[in-house]
Amino acid sequence: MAHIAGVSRALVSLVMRDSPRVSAESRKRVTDAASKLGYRPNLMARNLASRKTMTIGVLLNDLHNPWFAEVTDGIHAAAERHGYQLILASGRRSTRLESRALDTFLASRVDGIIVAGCRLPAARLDAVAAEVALVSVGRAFARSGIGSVTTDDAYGAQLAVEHLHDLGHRRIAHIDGGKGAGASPRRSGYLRTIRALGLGDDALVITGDFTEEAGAHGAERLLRGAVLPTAIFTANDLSAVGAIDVIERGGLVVPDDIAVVGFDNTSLAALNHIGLTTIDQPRCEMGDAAATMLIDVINDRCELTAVLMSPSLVVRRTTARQRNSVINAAPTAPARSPSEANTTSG
Amino acid sequence: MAHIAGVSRALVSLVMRDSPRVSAESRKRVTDAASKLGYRPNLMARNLASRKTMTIGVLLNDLHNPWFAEVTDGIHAAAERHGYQLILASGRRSTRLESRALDTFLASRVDGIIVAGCRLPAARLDAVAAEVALVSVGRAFARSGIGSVTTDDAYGAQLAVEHLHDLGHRRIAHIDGGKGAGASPRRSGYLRTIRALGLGDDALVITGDFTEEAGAHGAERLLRGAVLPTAIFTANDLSAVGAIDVIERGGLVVPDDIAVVGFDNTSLAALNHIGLTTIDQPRCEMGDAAATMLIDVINDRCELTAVLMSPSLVVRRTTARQRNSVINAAPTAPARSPSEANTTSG
DNA sequence: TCGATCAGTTAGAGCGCTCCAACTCTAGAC
DNA sequence: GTCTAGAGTTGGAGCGCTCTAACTGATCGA
Repeated sequence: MAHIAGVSRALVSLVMRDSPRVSAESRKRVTDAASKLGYRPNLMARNLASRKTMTIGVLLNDLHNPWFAEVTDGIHAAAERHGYQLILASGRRSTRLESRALDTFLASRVDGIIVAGCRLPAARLDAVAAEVALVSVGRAFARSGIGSVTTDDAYGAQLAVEHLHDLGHRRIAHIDGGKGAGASPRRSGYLRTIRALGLGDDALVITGDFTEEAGAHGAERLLRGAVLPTAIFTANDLSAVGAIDVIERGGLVVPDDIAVVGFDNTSLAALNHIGLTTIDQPRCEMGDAAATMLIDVINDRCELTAVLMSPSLVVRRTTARQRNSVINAAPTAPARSPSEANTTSG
Repeated sequence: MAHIAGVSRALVSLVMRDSPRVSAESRKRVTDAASKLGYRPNLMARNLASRKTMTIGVLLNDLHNPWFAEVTDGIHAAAERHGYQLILASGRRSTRLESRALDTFLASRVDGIIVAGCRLPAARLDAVAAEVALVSVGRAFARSGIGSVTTDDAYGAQLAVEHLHDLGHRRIAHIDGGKGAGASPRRSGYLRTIRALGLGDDALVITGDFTEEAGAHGAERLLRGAVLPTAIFTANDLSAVGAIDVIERGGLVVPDDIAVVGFDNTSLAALNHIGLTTIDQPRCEMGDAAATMLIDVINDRCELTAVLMSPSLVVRRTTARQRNSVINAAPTAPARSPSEANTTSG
């Protein structure tokens, strides 16, 4: 290549990196030769020699949850602004795979790592963070050298519970996110608020795990209970959708018999057909903030911090004022009446 | 590292690659030293020296469409079986970004590439395929050295139209996928079937692009038309959901006023709340088949081929017998029983 | 006793790039 | 005419690994 262009290898390198200290003539000779030969610099060699990769590894916990796609959009945007590349990996909801993906990132010597919704134990992430800058989205870390961008999950839970309380609901159950990222503060936010409202006796937490299936199972358990809740607050939108499915299959009507509030405000919740009342997280902004922080840290422009974003309540059609009547088997109630589609709010 | 373990660098390399020709004693010395030092082989150096990366690049067109997550599951499974790693990239529905992602893959010297739902012109992909093994999922390529795994889109469209026709529908419109992968055969399958059924005069194709928004816009256009269709066949599930939203907001009822059939059978369609009648593609199997073929080709075990999978009709609740249908006297048309909404969720 | 064999190990030459110091010119200052 | 500065270019030493061929001792049969 250098030979074809009639210049030194160092000059080719300079041209390929858009160095300003190359004459227009040399640049043209090199680019001409490059396009003629289909020459493309070998990234591995470049990264090996330069000791940096300009790539950041992004570990997504579950590609099936739209939340991750939306966070990734924000990460993408920030990375692009700063000339960084992304390599994505999916943990497929398995800590084993998450751990392996991190090993791959480390072995690839990425400049930084963003983990989204990661379930790995803090100790494992600490170990990774000791080697390379690490920012977590959706899960906070107390001490430690891990940056984080989260929403105030506990406050979000509070908004959800208070909304239901305002609508007259008293028996409000929670299908939680188990060991999932952010599940714990949402659970404690729920419990704290329930107690603050004097409903402590009716507090009910069902274990879930942020999936549609878990939401469905949780709802099944609730429906089998002696006393039905009049409202369910689920750990995320996916669970809410699963719960609603089960509730409606059971012949009950959402929100008339049971109101449901989700969490995340993913595109799923916004589907008119679902019209899920939920707690909004600024997903795209969170991704952007995480990537921006990470890149700033990589370039020594700032320190890792814990960024907390504000959640907000988005009211749609799965919540309504609690009817004072006792709920009962009204078997043939249609799951969706056309008129209901018009009562959209939010 | 080699020094600490008291062996040569070559031996360390052997141990790190699990070579069988290392004595147990040497192996232990090396692994001990490695864990003490936190040594981790540098992938770039390894790949540079060995001239292969054991990674395959996966280009996803749109992380927001569950179809891609499901295909990726299959790819993941096959890659894992064969010891390959994945690097994912999202094209974010932009050919510019898709193209850039491919450049990154090439520069990274991945051993092979899988493109899913890729919209890039065939010429561009041919150029990439000239450098590295390339398999396309969801879009077929006539000639060319590009492997492909697709479903028979035209036949899938036929199934959809015939299903609607069987239910008595005659004015069946199609909101297509524009330039999206697989959009063209679905469109022609629709047209061919419509004509074969003698409904050519009522054929109506609205341009879309595989998104919820496009489905919504398409439905808006249809609703503004002089004559309403009694059924809509959309290019994919996402579009179907968008269309249904608009139809219901317009005060009409699905399926009573307008029936809707989607395409893909993503998890979205299986949501009870949506209960979308759609054409099933074996998404996970497609991903698996694509990755398996690619890996076999990389290792010279086979040639690139075009694999065609069979679509099938999944009837749920967005289709029903056309009300004003004079043609039939068939008694039962159970459109909305919960038991009918079966099939995979997930 | 002497090679032949073989398991285990090693030196050293790359892989394709970047980076640094050093070099060559040219132009301007004096 | 000499000196200097600066722009532009270059050789060569790495980066951290793999790979090949060659080496070192045992082991073994004749």
